[in-house]
Amino acid sequence: MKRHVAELIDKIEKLCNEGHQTESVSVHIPSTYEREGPSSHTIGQRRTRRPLSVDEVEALVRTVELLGVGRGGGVRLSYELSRMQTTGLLEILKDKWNTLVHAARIPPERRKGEPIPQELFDRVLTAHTLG
DNA sequence: TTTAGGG
DNA sequence: CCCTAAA
Repeated sequence: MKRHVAELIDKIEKLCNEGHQTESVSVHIPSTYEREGPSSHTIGQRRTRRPLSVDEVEALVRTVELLGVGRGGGVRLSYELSRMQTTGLLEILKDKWNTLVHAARIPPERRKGEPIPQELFDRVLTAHTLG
């Protein structure tokens, strides 16, 4: 796992564990959307397909494990931290999580997870922004 | 406009 | 990836 990902996980864990001290979380999750790589290709007349990078998947999985999915969950956080502006990546991350869940045969009960309090989510993002 | 799921 | 009912 890349350093910045481990760094992100570590900081989020602290925040989750009531580490109220406003620690700065400054981690940039590279998004391949920022670079039209060779791995990208067009599907018919549709948009360019862009496989998620290993880092993106790792960040997605870890954040979802820690924050759950759905509103203010890991999917959203992964998205926000990737600094994307369109809804494109969010959809991709959501779909990726779904495929991972099926591939891992995760029981339905554990797919949802508890959405984190908006307060915590905001704190994580704020820390990131200020960092 | 964003969320959440099916297509 | 796309489409879209609901919120």
